[in-house]
Amino acid sequence: MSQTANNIFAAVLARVHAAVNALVAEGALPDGLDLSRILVEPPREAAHGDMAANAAMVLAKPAGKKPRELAEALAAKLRNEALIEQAGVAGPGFINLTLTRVAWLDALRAALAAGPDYGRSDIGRGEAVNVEYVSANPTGPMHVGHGRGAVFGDALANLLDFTGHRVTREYYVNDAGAQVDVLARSAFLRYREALGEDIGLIPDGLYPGDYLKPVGESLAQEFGPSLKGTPEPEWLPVVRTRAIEAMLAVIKDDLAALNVRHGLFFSERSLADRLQNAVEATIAALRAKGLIYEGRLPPPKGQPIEDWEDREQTLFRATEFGDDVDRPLMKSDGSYTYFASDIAYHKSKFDRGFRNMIDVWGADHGGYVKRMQAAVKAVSDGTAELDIKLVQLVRLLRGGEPVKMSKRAGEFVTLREVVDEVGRDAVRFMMLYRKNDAPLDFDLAKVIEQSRDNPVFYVQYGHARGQSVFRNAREVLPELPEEPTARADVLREAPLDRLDDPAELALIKRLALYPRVVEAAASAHEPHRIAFYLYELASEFHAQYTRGNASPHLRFIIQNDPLLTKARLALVQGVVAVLASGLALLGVGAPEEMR
RNA sequence: GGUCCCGUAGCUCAGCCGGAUAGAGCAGCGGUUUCCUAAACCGAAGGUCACAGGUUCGAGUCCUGUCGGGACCGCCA
Repeated sequence: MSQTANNIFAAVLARVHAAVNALVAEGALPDGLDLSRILVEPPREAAHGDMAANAAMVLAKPAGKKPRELAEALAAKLRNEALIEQAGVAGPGFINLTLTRVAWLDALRAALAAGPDYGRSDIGRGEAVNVEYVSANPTGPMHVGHGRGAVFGDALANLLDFTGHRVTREYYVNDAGAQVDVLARSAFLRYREALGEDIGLIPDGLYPGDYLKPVGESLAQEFGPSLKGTPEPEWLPVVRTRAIEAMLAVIKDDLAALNVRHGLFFSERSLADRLQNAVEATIAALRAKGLIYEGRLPPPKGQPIEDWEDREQTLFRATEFGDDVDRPLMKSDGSYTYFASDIAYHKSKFDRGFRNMIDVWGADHGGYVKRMQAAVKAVSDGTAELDIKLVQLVRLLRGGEPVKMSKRAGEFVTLREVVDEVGRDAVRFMMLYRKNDAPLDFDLAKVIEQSRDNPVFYVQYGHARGQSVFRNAREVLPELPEEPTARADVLREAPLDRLDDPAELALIKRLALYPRVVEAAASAHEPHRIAFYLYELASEFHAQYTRGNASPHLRFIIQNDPLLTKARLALVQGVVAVLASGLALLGVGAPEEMR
């Protein structure tokens, strides 16, 4: 599918480029102008027409022309285009374009022809992108904050896939650090408990959650009392492996409940084990580039650190790449820092061919962004791009009141509890109905409310309502197929010129915006734009539906006029298809009916 | 002390790689409506885009600084 058949804005932009090239051919403009900054966008003011082009203002300086004169010359060319009804010059040199009614009706027809591919784009040009998200430590069930990152990453991956990228969805399993040893000790305690021992309170520093009890029980079943008498170095690796496995299973289950998928679970431990110690190799490679040295760091300012010892350590020259200080790679006990293995991990992404990487992190890791980006620049010699999306914290509310979570470790509301209570669709939509870097209030009472206040319901209801219209339309158009593609094919033949209500035309224009929104959301890595667009589309659709109450001649189904009905159903089909497409990008269901 | 994020209507938030007179929902105000699937619709009002400079044809958007809120701050993950 070519872009311009799919995207009327791209089609008009192509005409603007043609007009510029025509002026170049005539000698009125110099050759070699940069056209990339030319945009065709919907103007804020409807009075300015359907689209506005900034070409004259962008080209005026390099061409040595006055913007308004250039705009006039371009407008004259554009007036000859079949798509374009009017082309005027306004303000500092905008070219305001009004498209013909036929052009808009054709856009709807093209959308119906594209079916589920409407909005698909090839801006990614098949490029490989690695999206890493969730990457929660395998030490317990996921909490709500993890859920936001999970949904964000999953939707972003969907978007990139839809826009022509080759997407790998990845989860980095931190199964090598000290925290999984803590997990093992915690599980060992539960193991002793399962054998009948009274373990009392879980000591500070260990994971107290009940979710480890089943791990203890299965250890007791597998080993009986045989582990009890052995020293820690003997049982720990065994218990650790079992516990990590069990926690990963819990996490995968939580992710499945949210409909979040990954293509690859990448084990940190495998960097040391299977890849011939990739961490060492990575450090050696950086050392060869002169980016590693032994040196001292100044103590951090502000809060003094109790046990600060000024010592010489192995440092990465992060400052060479825009970080504030150089970063240590070895702990005082001689083992690698988390950062060191994270460099190796990102190098492995690079080695696997990724020049585009996206990491989705919680906002509490914000202090880590610069050094990671510095590391990616270093291992890739500046050829790879790492975008790090921070998702802000989620505040759980119920009816406006914060949900009480005990400070005592272990008592928190898990993601799973929230999903089970309000449903996967509500969780996903609400978490995407906010920019990733804005904090999110998640109200458990509100998201199950059936009202306009609740965008999840409102958008899903838009889809269900459209489906309901089709069910009711059988009386007037009994031959209309139920299967969406077949139905769209039939409706594409409808006499669309019967759509003459201004609101109907406005809806068509809204539908024509969809491919543009998809591209913008994908290239900005901002899935929330899809959610907002869907809300607006649903709102406009509901409004038109409701107008039919007071003005029966505006209803979609007109008993004695099958042709008009067919034309209006074509519009409904467009709305339903785009709602379904957008909801699918967000990973939210598009229901046939609301219950 | 430093780094990062945020500051837009009474509230919750959008604002599309800088674009024309800054938008939506809710609440409040005025009116309409009891319906093809209902949980409504129309209209008016509401703003020093935190503040001060700068960049340019043009700044809510980019840069610098200040103020306010949040997160983080050798080796933890």
